[in-house]
Amino acid sequence: MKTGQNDKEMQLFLEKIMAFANKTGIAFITGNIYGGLAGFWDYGPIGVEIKNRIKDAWWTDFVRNRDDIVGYEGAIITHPKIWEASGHLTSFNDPLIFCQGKCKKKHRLDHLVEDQLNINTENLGIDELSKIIKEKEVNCPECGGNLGEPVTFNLMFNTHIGPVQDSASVAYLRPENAQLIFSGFKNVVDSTRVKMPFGIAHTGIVFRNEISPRNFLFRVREYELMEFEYFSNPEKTNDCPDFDEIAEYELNILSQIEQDQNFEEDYRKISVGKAWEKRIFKNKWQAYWLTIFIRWFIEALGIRAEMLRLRQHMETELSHYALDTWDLEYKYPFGWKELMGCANRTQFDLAQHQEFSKSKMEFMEQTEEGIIRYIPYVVAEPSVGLGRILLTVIAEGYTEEVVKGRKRIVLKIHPRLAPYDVSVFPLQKGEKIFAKAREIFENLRTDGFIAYYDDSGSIGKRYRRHDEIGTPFCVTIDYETLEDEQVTIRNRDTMEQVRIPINNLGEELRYQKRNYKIK
RNA sequence: GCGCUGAUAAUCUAGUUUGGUUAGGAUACUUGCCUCCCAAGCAAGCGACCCGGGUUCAAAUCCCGGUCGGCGCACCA
Repeated sequence: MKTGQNDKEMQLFLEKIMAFANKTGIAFITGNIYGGLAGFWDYGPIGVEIKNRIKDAWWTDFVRNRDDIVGYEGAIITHPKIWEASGHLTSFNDPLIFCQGKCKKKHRLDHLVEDQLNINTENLGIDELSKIIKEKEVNCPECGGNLGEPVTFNLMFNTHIGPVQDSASVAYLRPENAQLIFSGFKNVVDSTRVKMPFGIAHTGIVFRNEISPRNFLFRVREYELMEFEYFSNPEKTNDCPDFDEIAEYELNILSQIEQDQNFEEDYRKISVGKAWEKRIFKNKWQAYWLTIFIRWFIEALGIRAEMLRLRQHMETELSHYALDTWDLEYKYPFGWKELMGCANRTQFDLAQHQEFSKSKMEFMEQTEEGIIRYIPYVVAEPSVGLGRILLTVIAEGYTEEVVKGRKRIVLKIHPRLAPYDVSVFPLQKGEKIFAKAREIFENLRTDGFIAYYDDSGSIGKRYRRHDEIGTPFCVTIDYETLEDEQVTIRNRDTMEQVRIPINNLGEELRYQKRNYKIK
C-alpha cells in the first residue's frame, strides 16, 4: 500500500470525489438538511441514472443473456426462522463488554471468557457469560480495569410485525439476499425447468447495522446487493465445461500463500488455468466465475486491470458457512478493498434450511443410472454491492485535464453506464435551428436513446457540463445542417468531431457505444 | 464504540488566535446583452457561519453537549 505523501493525496482524492458527487447530483448523505444520518445515502438525478444502468448491465449480462441463471426477488422483511437456520441470529449478535477503567476498550465477552478462563463458550448466552465474568472476577486484559455490564451487539436491523410490539412479533430486515435464494430454492426448482448446474440471481437492498460507516459509499448501513448462488451436483463440483475457454486469462492474484509470505507486491500475475493446476483455487467453478467477473469489470465496465486483484481469505477470516472465499478487490483511494466477494458456501445453507424447516431441499436429477437425489452444492456466490461499483466507476472515471490552460473535468465512464447517451445542441440561436435540433432530439429518444437537449450558454460550456456527468456524445446542429442534413458528433474523451448525415446518426452512435475503449 | 481532528452558500475559500460595521472573494447557477465548435466578455440576480444550550451589553469567533466528516484503534457475520 502507498505511504507518506501519497496517502495524503489519496485521501484528498476521496474528498474530491465526494464533493464532485455532491456537485453533480450523484449522491448526498440522507437528511442532510437535519445534519445527516451516518451510513445512509440518497442518490441524485445523475447518480440514480448511473446506478440503474450498472444494475441493468449486471442483470442483462448475468441473467437475461445466460441460459443457466434465473432471477428471484425475496421480501425485505423476512421470516425470523430463516436467520436461525442461517446462523445469523447467533453470529450477528455479539455479546460485548466495555472496560470501565483507563483504556475504555471494547471486548467480545465470549472471547474474553475463552481466552482468560479456557471455557468453551459455544452454547453460552450473554447472561451466563456475564455471570462467569463476575464470579471469576475477570478484569480488562488491556489495562486491568473493571468491566461494566455486557450489552448485545446486534448487526441486524429489526422491526415488529403487526401493531403489538413484543418478542413474538420481532422480524428482521434482511442482512443478505442469499438466504432468500436458499429459502426460496424449492420455489424455483418446482416452478421452472432448471437443470444442474444453474444459478439463482437476486438484486435488492440489504440492511446491516455497521458499527462505523466510513469512506463515502463504501461502508454503509443500507445498500443494494447483486448476487447469485451457483448450484452444482456435489459429486461434480469441478465439472466446468467452459473453463478451457478462459484458462489463458491472466489474473492478478494474492492468495493465502502470498499473504503468508508477506509478499511485497500488490499481486502476482498468473493465468487462471495455471492457478487451478496448482490448486490455488479449491474449486474450478469458483475460479471460473471470479475470472468471468474480473473480465466483466474490465471489459464491460471499463475498470483498469491493474486496479483489480483477487485476494483469497485466510483460514481465520472465513465465515462460518464458507469453505473458501475470494475477494475481488479494487484499489480505492483508501487502499485495496473488497468490491465483490465470492464464497464457496458448500451445502451448508440448504442443509440448514432442510433441518430447520423439515422441507426437503433435495434436487432430483435424471442420470444414466436413474434418478439421483442430493442437496445442491453452492460452488460460487459472486456478491457485489451496487454502491461500491458506483464508487469504483466514479473513482476510475473522474479525470482532470488541462485544455488550453483551463481545467477540464471529465467523467470517463463506459457509455453503457452514462446517465445520458447523447446530448443535442443547436449551435446558434434561431427558430429554424432550434426546431431542427428538437426534431433530431425527439427522433433519438424514439430510437431508444436516453437523450438530453440543451440550448443555454456557449457551446463550450455545454460540452464541459456534459463532460462532467459523463455524456459520451454531443450532437451539434448548425446552419449548414439545414442545408446538407448533416450533424457533428463530438466525442467526450477525445473531444474529436465527425460530421455525418442525420440518417446515419442512430447507427453511428450505437456503433461507437458498442466499440468503446477506455485508454 | 474509543482517541485525535475538523465543519462558513451548490463548490472552493477569507475572517476565528485577540468576541464588536451590512461575513469578503472566486467558481457554479439564473436573467439580459454580445459571441458561436470547446467553461470568452460585460451587467444584474440568487445564495452561507452544522444543530442545541451557556458566558457576555454583544458570539461565525469563547465554553459545554450533540450531529456529520476525516484519520488511528476496534468492528466488517
